[in-house]
Amino acid sequence: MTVFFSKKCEYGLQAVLFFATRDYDCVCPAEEVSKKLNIPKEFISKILQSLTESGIIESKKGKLGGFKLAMHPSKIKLIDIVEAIDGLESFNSCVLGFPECTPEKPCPVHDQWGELRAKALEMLSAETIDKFKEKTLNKIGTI
Amino acid sequence: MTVFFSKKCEYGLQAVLFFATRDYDCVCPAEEVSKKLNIPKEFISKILQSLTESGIIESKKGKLGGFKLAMHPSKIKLIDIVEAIDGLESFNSCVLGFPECTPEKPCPVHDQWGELRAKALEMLSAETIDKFKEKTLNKIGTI
DNA sequence: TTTTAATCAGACAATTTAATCTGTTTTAAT
DNA sequence: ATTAAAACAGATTAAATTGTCTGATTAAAA
Repeated sequence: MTVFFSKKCEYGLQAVLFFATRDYDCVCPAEEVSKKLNIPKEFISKILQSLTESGIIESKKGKLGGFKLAMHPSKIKLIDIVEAIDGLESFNSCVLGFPECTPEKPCPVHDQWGELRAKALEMLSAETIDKFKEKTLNKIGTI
Repeated sequence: MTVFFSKKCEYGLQAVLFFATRDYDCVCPAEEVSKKLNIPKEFISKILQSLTESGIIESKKGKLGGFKLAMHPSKIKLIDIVEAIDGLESFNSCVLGFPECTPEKPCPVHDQWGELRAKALEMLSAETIDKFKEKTLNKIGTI
């Protein structure tokens, strides 16, 4: 099992963070993303295609083609990528799997989990991905 | 996708919380758990069997058989059930899916997520399941 | 002693998610 | 023009998770 996001979403987040470390105008083919991040090429291709549809990244076809961010990294937040791939449903579902977990019909840990969920959402929404550039470079350097 | 636990684990947590609301010595057949919590009978049976192996609940075979907690609810914490079913790996894995996410080779959100993870662990370890009795009864009453 | 209702065991099926394969289209370099 | 390298599209496979079925064993009630 993954921690909180699907594998698709994990890879999508990694890739977008990776793009944010690169020159904004330079396109990067899926093959390179695959190699740098150790993600199966065909799989990351699909994910990048779907992020292109979502408008988070742009693609250039043909030889010397590839992908780049569709906007400046200071305009993109982690939650945007999560929303595009996994959606926001898990931020609104019961952590114990009970149906209709609402303030009126709360599950036994409704309040405590609600706090955590809010903090998670806050973390993913707080900073734009340009803020992660240094940390991402350090991490990718060690893979 | 589930929020944080597998479906097995969600159901296991629900079931154990349910047992904690009942008379400690009274056994409850899987069929009843299934009906009360709207969980497929054969599926919850398997989960209860595995929790029996883990020593969290006990089973009584034959007619008038069923399941009960193996110890008093004041001895059981949510994290015990999580550990028995999903394991604790997700509390030690990178939320972005990067390999070897450690303080030495941290991912871009290592520190922020670490805090959340610690809080989640705290929540699951803080209180024993007898403390959830009232809230569980209220929730199950509305299913 | 027979019946009934339960756990238990193991195989099986369905669904979802992850990953791969095959081929087409696009575009720049040759 | 031809070739090469890329995105793109859709089908297929593989693996993991979720859920079901069949039958054996157990133990209390009838």
